[in-house]
Amino acid sequence: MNFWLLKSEPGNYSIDDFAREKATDWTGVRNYQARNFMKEMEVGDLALFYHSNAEPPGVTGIAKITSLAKPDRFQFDRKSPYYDAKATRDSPIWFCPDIAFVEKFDDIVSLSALRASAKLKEMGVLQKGSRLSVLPVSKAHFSEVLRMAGARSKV
DNA sequence: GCCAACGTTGGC
DNA sequence: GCCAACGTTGGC
Repeated sequence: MNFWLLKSEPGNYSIDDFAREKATDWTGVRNYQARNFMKEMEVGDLALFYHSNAEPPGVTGIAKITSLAKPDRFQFDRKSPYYDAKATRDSPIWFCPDIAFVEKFDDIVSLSALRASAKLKEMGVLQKGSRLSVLPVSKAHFSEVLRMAGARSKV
């Protein structure tokens, strides 16, 4: 079992939207490295749900991976901002898994709180220049964020 | 294959 | 709104 971090701009799709919908497919990621991480995801993996471009930015909850990565439907949709003219049904370019809502934290674990933690110094999302919207997280870092959040979920 | 120009991300 | 970091594009 692996652990991940998924960024979302709450203006686009927030933890509250996710809590309401219960499940979604993680479409719209258009970065090869992020895509490759999604292809590594397995059913049952857990992910930190992170608000970027938010006030404050930080981890707001937990998601569970419920399918292997499959073709992102918007790459074929000419009207979508995520349309990719180079993608075809026979050879799709972009893939994403289904995810299910697990929990919303009572309080956000803000980016500044993450940065203040000595135990999280090496966490990928905190490294300089890390703009990837999908990142692997170690089990130790994942558990520490859950501890900081007072999460109901345990790992 | 180099690299300048350009676009995007995302914290601040 | 600024801008650093970094990915992508396309001319050569």
